[in-house]
Amino acid sequence: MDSTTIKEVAKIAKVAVSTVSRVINDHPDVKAETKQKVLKVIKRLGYRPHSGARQLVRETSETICFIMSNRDVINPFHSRILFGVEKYARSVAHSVIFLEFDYPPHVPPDELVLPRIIWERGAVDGLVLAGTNYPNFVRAVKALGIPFVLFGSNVVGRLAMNDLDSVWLDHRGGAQQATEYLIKLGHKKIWFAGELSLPWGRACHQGYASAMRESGLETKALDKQKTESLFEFGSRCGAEIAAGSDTASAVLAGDDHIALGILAGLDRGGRKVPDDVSVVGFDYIEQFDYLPLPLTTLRVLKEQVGEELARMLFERLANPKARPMRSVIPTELMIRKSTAPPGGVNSDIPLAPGSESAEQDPQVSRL
Amino acid sequence: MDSTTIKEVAKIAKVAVSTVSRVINDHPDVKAETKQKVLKVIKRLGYRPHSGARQLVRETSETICFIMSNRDVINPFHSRILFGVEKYARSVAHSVIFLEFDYPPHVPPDELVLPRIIWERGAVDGLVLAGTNYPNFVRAVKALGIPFVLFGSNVVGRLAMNDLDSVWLDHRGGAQQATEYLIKLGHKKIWFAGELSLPWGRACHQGYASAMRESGLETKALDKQKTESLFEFGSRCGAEIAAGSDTASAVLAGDDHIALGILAGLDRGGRKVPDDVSVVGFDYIEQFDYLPLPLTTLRVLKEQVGEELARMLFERLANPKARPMRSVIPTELMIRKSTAPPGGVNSDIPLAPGSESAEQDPQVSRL
DNA sequence: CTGAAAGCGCTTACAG
DNA sequence: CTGAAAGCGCTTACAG
Repeated sequence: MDSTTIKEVAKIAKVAVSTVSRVINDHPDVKAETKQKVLKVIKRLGYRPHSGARQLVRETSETICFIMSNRDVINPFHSRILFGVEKYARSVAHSVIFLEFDYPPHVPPDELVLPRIIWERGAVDGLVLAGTNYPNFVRAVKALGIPFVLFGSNVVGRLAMNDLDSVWLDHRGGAQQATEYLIKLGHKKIWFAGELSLPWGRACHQGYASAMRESGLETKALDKQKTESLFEFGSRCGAEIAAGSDTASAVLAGDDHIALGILAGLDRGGRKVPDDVSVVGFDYIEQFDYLPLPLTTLRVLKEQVGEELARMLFERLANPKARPMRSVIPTELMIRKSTAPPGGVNSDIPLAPGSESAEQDPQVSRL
Repeated sequence: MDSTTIKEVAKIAKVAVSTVSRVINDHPDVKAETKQKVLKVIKRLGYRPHSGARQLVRETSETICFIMSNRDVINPFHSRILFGVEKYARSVAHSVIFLEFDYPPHVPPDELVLPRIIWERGAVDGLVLAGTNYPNFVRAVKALGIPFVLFGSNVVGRLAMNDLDSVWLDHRGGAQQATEYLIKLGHKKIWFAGELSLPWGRACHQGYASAMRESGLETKALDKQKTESLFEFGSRCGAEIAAGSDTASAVLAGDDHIALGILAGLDRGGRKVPDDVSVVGFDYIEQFDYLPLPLTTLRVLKEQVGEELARMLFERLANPKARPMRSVIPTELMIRKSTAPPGGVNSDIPLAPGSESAEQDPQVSRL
């Protein structure tokens, strides 16, 4: 029905197919008159060039693929990253294929069955690997020879990152900044509650520990079990803090959901926030604005992560031989109502640096 | 580097290209021995067939496109629909291109500049139109002749739906069920708070009004202004209810965010929920589980909407001549803590029908 | 079961 | 500025 080809357009317009091709590709060397004539026929016939034929003959599909690996739960976090990728891709006239891909971590790279769309040649120009990834898949993609950029913060397992393009969230820096802020408020007994078996949990802990060490303070970390939910873990932490005598006056949580659990546990234990205990979350979640007590938290600019992933991929495509790149997206300390000096005095502590900053530029480095 | 073609494989394996083609397409008429020989060469050379060449010569790209139109805010709602679409597409070995597309409502269809990926022929086999759409774009897509399915609930403006494939959320039925539940609890003064200028707001209101009418009760609707946020609107409603003397004992909100605002407004006005006023939301939002008072609300199965959109599209692709289809996805009444009989007595009111049901089948009809 | 050849719908040197 | 021709990498009748 609508399968008009360039040949038919050429015949009806009484020109050669090459002329029609020049017209649809906006080639400058076409007489204005001829161009108008051809355009009219194209419009009349409803001609649309065939995508596959173009891909075959050009070197590009003008499409990239966003792979969300091993998404085990509905994850607004990663969909925001996707939106950022799509936004950037659109700005450079590319399309994004969205693919979920689940795979076991322990299958050797050459035994992984890759999705058709990335296995076939020419369907996509490059890949963004997001979601939770393991080394085997990253190696399999590498073996394919297709350009890709990796969201590094969510890679579980040992993988050499120095020869890869990657974008990271600054969990470490964020946690450090938050801890320094708590210290500046006057807190000494500051605990960390997070998932130390996961890389981003460890990164948070490192930032926390580093800030504590610099101030000569003792660290204490509460570790999440695999079996409990973030909220349950938080509640447990809150209960523990509420019960103890020589207990924390402030906690840094590795996630907003943990922080909410802590609030609940403290509340059940009869402790007030922020008067008795200060709580800081991680990864500002807009929906939690409706909570009675707005959390002090580290805001994560998810769309910026996506845009940076895409930007880096296109830079790689433009420059295949360049050295590997690494980019770190800063977090933003949002000081709200769940933190106060020990004792809950409402003194005029100045905001920590960066807390009022707008979107910051990522820190990009050549490796 | 990795641009091995079928020709090279054929030459090295000492067979014809047609034989290689049969092997990679799992054609049955290949001697096992030959197949093994070819497979070995393919593996050794890292041969991957070219996607564009296949598209050109086959009739399908095995790709569909999910278009999210005019998304003005970060919208977890529509990303969940996308996930459902991708899930179904993957189950039938197709890829999904994710495209955001913003357009003005008043440009005539033939003047809209369509995204390259849907304008080119053969790049995608069909389209899912989600997000907020206006008639002009739907008509432009129709003129393209490419099969598509429309998320009908979010279409703003007058558009004949009878000759289109569409999937709908049962706003009307859900609102009716929720209202009937409130009536059964014993409420008489039940108000509705929603956005009547939008089609889904009107649909909710219709269901509400219909249930009220059947019980001979008077309706009262509070309408959201364009300028206020959902939460602000809700707060205003809550304040109005708290202030009045001849006031509502229950409210049905057209959205969970409105319901939260109502809670806040009532609280500020000194009214207790559910003792003084019952509140029902719409579109269960998981994150709100952490609120002190879990909302009674209508759960919307967003991924199911997506899966149904995709299912319908593939049905259309398999059967281009079939009559237009329409499918309605039911909502699910979740009874929690924000509703009670008037006066707040904790009597043993039975659950409303459907409140405990698992995922229901959509209601599909041929038009 | 296998091969030689035509053809899918474009773009791109190459002539003129 | 325009046209004729080659070629991109596959698949698919058609022969054998």
